[in-house]
Amino acid sequence: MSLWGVMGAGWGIVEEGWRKGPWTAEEDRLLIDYVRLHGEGRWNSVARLAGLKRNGKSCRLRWVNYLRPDLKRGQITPHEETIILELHAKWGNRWSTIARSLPGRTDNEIKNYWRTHFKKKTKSPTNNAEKTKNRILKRQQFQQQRQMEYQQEQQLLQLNQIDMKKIMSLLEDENNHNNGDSGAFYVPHPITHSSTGSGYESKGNGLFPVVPVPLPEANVHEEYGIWEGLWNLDLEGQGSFNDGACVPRKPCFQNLGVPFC
DNA sequence: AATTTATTCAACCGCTGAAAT
DNA sequence: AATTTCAGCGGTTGAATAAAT
Repeated sequence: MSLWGVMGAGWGIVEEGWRKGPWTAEEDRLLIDYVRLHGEGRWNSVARLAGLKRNGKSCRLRWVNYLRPDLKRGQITPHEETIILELHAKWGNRWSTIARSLPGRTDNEIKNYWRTHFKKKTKSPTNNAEKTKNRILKRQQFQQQRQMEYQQEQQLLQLNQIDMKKIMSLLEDENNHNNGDSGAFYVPHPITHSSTGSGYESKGNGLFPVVPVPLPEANVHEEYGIWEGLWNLDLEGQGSFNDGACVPRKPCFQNLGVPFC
């Protein structure tokens, strides 16, 4: 049975003057026109002003979840999945709060995604949720390891700087002794890595390693380019994730008349 | 090829808190 | 201060679709 056939059999019925069920392209167009003219809000006026037989709640939901032009369509990316899991672990079922951290995603979408992908599967040890959690765990371990490496590097650098100071003071003494002689002594070359991409940055007299110290909240997004590759190593058989944009998993006939996406 | 089962997701419902009257 | 209206949230439902048998 087609969607349109269903509408006559319960969906799309008129109850107390309000239409219910799937939205038609024409209704979408009316709602879009309404928002274009009047802006978002005052949803209870929509029926009167836009000629829609939908209640305010239904109009708001349709706009927020499907018609807003800033919506991101297509599958949830592994990056978004990680964020969802992290934030759900932090905030629980506060979907709207979680959605605020995922631009273009709606609370409804996130809620549906979480329920279908993680809720039931939390019992099984070999599921996506578990895999994602493992990815997060690996990531944390990797960050800790990197932090330790950085600290060790810093310590070495400090030691080197102390040694260098000693050498320099010795050389200065020597120089003073020779009273500006031809300078036939050896002066060690400073590190000459270029600051771009070398991991070192020139600061004052020396070169200091530029190691991004993991800041839990701030750098999650920037570093994902690297992490995405790493964390997906165990996501076998999930295909490519090139569909962050407008690639619906299946055709949505209700939205055919919608000028977005 | 037909049937059953599982998954996905759009849309609804009830509830709550804030704002308006 | 009390009541009403509105907007937003989270939970749930049920139809469409995909996958398995």
